[in-house]
Amino acid sequence: MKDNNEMPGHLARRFQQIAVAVFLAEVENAGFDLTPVQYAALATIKANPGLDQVTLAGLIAYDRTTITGVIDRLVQKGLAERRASPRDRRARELEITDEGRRILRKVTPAVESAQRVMLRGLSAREGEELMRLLRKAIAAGNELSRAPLRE
Amino acid sequence: MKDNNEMPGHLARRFQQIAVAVFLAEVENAGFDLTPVQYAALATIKANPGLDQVTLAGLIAYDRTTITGVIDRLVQKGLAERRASPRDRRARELEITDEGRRILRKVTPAVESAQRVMLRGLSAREGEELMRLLRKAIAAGNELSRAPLRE
DNA sequence: CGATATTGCTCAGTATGCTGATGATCAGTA
DNA sequence: TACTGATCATCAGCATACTGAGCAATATCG
Repeated sequence: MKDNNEMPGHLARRFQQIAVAVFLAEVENAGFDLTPVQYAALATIKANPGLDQVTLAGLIAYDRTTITGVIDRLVQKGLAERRASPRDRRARELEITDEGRRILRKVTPAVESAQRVMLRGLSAREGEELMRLLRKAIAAGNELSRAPLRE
Repeated sequence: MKDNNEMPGHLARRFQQIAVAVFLAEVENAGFDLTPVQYAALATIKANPGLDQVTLAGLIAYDRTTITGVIDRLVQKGLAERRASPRDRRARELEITDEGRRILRKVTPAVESAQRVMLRGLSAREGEELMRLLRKAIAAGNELSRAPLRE
């Protein structure tokens, strides 16, 4: 068997593991309680008011069944609302609440700080290159997961 | 808010998401039912017979509480054994079974194939560079997660 | 128009991952 | 040796993630 350090799968998991830990630490340090998914969902709802859950899932590349629970928790925290769509009675329209907007605004600096911390071992140039390569690999593999990105 | 494509955290999650999907698809395609964690644990047990669970967790950078469940499932599948350590009665010594050895040998080509597929959008050179940058970022962030790598 | 396919959402079930706690045991020291 | 702190494993609880199935509603096509 190859060394773990030669396995992109292992490196991917490890980097993601650190990224999540850094995110949670920075956000908690700023006094908030919001997971990476919850942040991504909330920011996307704010940018696309009234969107339905499937569209939201596609925009951030999450599985639709995962989104159900994430929205549950955002609603429970009073950060988002879920209401029946008047146009399509199957769909739920999502809206951010005022409280959601407030939290989002206040937590964003911590989120951006987290993005820097997770790259702290790299020069600015290397960080850019890492992101470029990740974007390229992701674009090629987009359809390989059950939750591809949908623009 | 920044674009998701500028957020290393988002890119990390997405790449990992694809990597897991590719792993599971390749392994299932080869006729096996083994998750990434289970594979990593089994391979590490084989390479370090008699190791305890904390050491195993450290070698592959998994949380010790996660490993408990992973070993449960490996044992249930008959691929590994957990027995009390004669030297330290707190610890459990882990061993791979003959069946585990057989599965590991047969599934390894699929695992290696998966590593290639998840980099299929990149040239060989870019793949190497991506791994190098991931290793560097990971090394710098090793202590930031609850489950750091321990050699 | 009506049968059929598709879509939006949810649910049950399984497997990671994490936090924090507990019990049993071990190691180091006063 | 008795005490204290550390260590190994597990557990309860929570939050992703995914598979596959089901329900309700919409879209499509003959």
